[in-house]
Amino acid sequence: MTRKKVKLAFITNDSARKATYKKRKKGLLKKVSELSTLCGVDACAIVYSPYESEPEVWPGPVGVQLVISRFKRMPEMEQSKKMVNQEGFIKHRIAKANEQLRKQCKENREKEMTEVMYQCLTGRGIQDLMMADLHDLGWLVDQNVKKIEKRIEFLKKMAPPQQAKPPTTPPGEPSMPVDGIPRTGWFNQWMNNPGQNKGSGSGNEMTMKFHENHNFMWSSAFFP
Amino acid sequence: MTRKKVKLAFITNDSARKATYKKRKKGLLKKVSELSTLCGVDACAIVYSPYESEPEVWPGPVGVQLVISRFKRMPEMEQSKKMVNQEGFIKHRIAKANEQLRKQCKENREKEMTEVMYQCLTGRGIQDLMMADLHDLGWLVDQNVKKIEKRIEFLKKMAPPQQAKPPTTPPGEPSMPVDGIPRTGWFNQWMNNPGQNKGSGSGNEMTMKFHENHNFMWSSAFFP
DNA sequence: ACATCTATTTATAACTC
DNA sequence: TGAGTTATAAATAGATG
Repeated sequence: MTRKKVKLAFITNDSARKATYKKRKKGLLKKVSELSTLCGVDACAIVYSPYESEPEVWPGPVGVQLVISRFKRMPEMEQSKKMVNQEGFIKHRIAKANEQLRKQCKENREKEMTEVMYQCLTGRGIQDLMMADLHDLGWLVDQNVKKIEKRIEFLKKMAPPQQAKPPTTPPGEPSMPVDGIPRTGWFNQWMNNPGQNKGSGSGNEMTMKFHENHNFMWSSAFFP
Repeated sequence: MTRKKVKLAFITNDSARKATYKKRKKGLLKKVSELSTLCGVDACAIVYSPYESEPEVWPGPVGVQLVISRFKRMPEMEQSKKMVNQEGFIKHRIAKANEQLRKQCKENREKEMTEVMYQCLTGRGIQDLMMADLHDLGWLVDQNVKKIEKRIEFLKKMAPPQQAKPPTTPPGEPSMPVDGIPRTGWFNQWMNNPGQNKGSGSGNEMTMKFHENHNFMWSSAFFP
């Protein structure tokens, strides 16, 4: 788990597997001993490797015997209860992994569309985008506009209008002058009335570039 | 182990211990399963906690039984061999910790003396330093001088002398103009002949400040 | 094969809700 | 209490000697 995220599967390369085995066995035994010390519980670990004739154990054979005998003394019924526990453990892990997958996909998609958006700002056409892409792009643009508006509101409160000092732009956020022109929901508004050109000359560079430079054609073919 | 490096000892706070137990048990079982998967070995872990009536195990009671029976089948003699293994494990860890301790002490000492050195450069006297401190301080100064010389050599090679462009100083290293005056081992030289003032007017700011501002008295009382 | 180093991932202590 | 978050320590994959 470093230098590269390792795939959780049998390592086919023999020497790599052995190296990993040694490192991880050491780490594992350390973990058992720590758990035992920190929480004052009885615990043991047994590992059979093809590299040693005897199993490698913690906390030594005697301790292992003690823990084992305690385990063996349990009725079968109770023992199998833990089987569920084990299954639950795996299930939980699967559920969690799925959750992560979902999040990651969403994040990827957002990054993808951000890339597309920036390309649009530097001359890319959007004729070849599919409906789904256009939809997400629109959403993304609106998100950005919302951010900008928030920022504008913030700056208005900070700096009284007559002062009009140039704001410092925090890194990572798009910069925009505080010109006091409201743009609330422009994208959605425009979606609903694509033909209605306000002609206000407000000069929002981002949005102007967005539909001036290209054959902009979100027609009824796309929005029936 | 985070937010704070935790001391490896029984956690007295009950709720903290339980929280730690849950987290670490989970981590431990994950580790066993990973080791088993990645390296294709049989392994098991058993943990008895006061928090559950049954032991928590990996890889489920049946798997544990298998591993245990394999372990039990071994003759006593061979089992106890692993006892040594366990001892060796601990011994190795102790040796390693000692090694780390030594390194850390050295590092600490160096930082300490670096601090003193900088204090000297901004007006601190050295009358109250002990022999050992003075010795180490001297060593440190020499190290720095050596670094500076290396840098000078490097810059000489990079920039031909007639060009004399001002060098960019890498962060963390003391800055010094490339004036071509050799200073090899000045500290040791001077140690051997403290009275011999070269009077070259070379203007090494660091060293000048070092013995001009204070009652500099490394006499024969200190160097017999 | 083994120890060491470094970049990165993983585990997790303390915090928050 | 327990689940989720964050900052930091620990584990470790891959490289190197």
